[in-house]
Amino acid sequence: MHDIRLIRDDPQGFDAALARRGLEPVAAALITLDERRRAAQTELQTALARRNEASKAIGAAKAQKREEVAAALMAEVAGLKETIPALEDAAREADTALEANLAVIPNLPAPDVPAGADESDNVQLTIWGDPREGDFPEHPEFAGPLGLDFESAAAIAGTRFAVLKGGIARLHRAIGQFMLDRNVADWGYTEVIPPLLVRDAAMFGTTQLPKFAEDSFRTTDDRWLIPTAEVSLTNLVREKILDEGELPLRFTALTQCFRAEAGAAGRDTKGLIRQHQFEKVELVSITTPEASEAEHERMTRAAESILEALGLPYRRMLLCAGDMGFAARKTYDLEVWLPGQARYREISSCSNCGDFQARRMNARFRPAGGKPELVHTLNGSALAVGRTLVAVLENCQESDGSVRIPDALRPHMGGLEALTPA
RNA sequence: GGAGAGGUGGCUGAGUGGUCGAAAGCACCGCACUCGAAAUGCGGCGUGCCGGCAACGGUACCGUGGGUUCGAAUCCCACCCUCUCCGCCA
Repeated sequence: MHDIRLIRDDPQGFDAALARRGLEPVAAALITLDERRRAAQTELQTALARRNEASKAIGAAKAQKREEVAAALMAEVAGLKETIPALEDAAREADTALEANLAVIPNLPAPDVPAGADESDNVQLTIWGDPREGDFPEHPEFAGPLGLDFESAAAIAGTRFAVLKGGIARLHRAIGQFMLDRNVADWGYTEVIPPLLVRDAAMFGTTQLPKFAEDSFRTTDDRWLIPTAEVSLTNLVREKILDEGELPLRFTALTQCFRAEAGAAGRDTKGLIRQHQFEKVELVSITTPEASEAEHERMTRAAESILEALGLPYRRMLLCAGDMGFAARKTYDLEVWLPGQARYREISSCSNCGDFQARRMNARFRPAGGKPELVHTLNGSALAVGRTLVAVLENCQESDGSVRIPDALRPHMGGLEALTPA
């Protein structure tokens, strides 16, 4: 959510920044709404003030037993009572209209975010590891005997679900545990087990609502299944005023994530890449405005360190303005090499949201001796567990059909060195 | 699911129809005292909007939305949320 005052101060700058996302100018329309809102509010307040003034005078007149004066004032207030409800309605409607319009405008890209319309304009910043070249199968083609079962899942739940059994289930679990442990031990994140079902307000806070309702699952009691732990973890600070000394807050969680994938028909229909239900280890940081850029780099390094520990080749992409998510002002994607697809695929996305989510959540901190200010929020995956499993399967498959378990995971696998087909 | 209690400023917590944007304490900020600190004293200390260069002034806001009333933090209704006890349950 944007601060209308900032838009008012610099409408051209606002529109110019939105244009980098490929959006039409909106500042003029918003300012018109805001002027309407303020005019309505002022008009209402003037009427209320007059009513209050008269009411006090009535009290005074009655105390002095001047009943005829009181009666005249009461008549005047009776007239005001007929106009005030309409003024209240107008003020509320103007307020709602401005809010509704602001709520669907995405965050502005940071100045160092490159121009561009889609992922083809993203910029590769770094690359790590040696991708294995050659003709390698994709994981659905060889992981069945290792315990990956899409047919059973389809019978039980439909498409975009998977059943993992035996060694591959254990490997999946090991990956999640490993990543969670690293985030806590090496990077100082606090482990959290958050709710997976959340309220509208939480979804609004992290911007899944109102614009992207169709991407998530709704429960029968009007909650939402979280599409990412970012929702639960970031909302941990909603409506709070933190002490500056508490910051940064760093949270990590291993959770199930649920996505409707409404607009993804036909994309990634094979394999584990795009599921309705998947596990992800999430990182969320809450910082002061001054600290968020450095925190963004640190968070991204935390995610990269996991890929490096697993020996998975990857590259860091700086997303262009047109490819960033709604709430982000700057995003790094980490893309892991998948030999089966012979290309890099997203496995982590680390975003600095600035105060965009904080304003929606009213999440603030108090600088030493100062007034409360909005915090900055950041979130990133470290990493998507299912996609990491895919990467391990495809990068570590041996010619005999077995999959070598990366050294870092072996302590979580009881020392097992490889998965072998049943 | 049943019964009850409650939602007031950063926190605790007074306040049951007008003089309440709201006592008091804590926290915080400034000043005084001090070599310095503590303690103490004095003052300040919420947010939106409008006006003003500013100082400041005005106005609204006491969970949310309705209602009663000339006038609502205070009375009534609905909703949301929290807590306690009982029941059920991993």
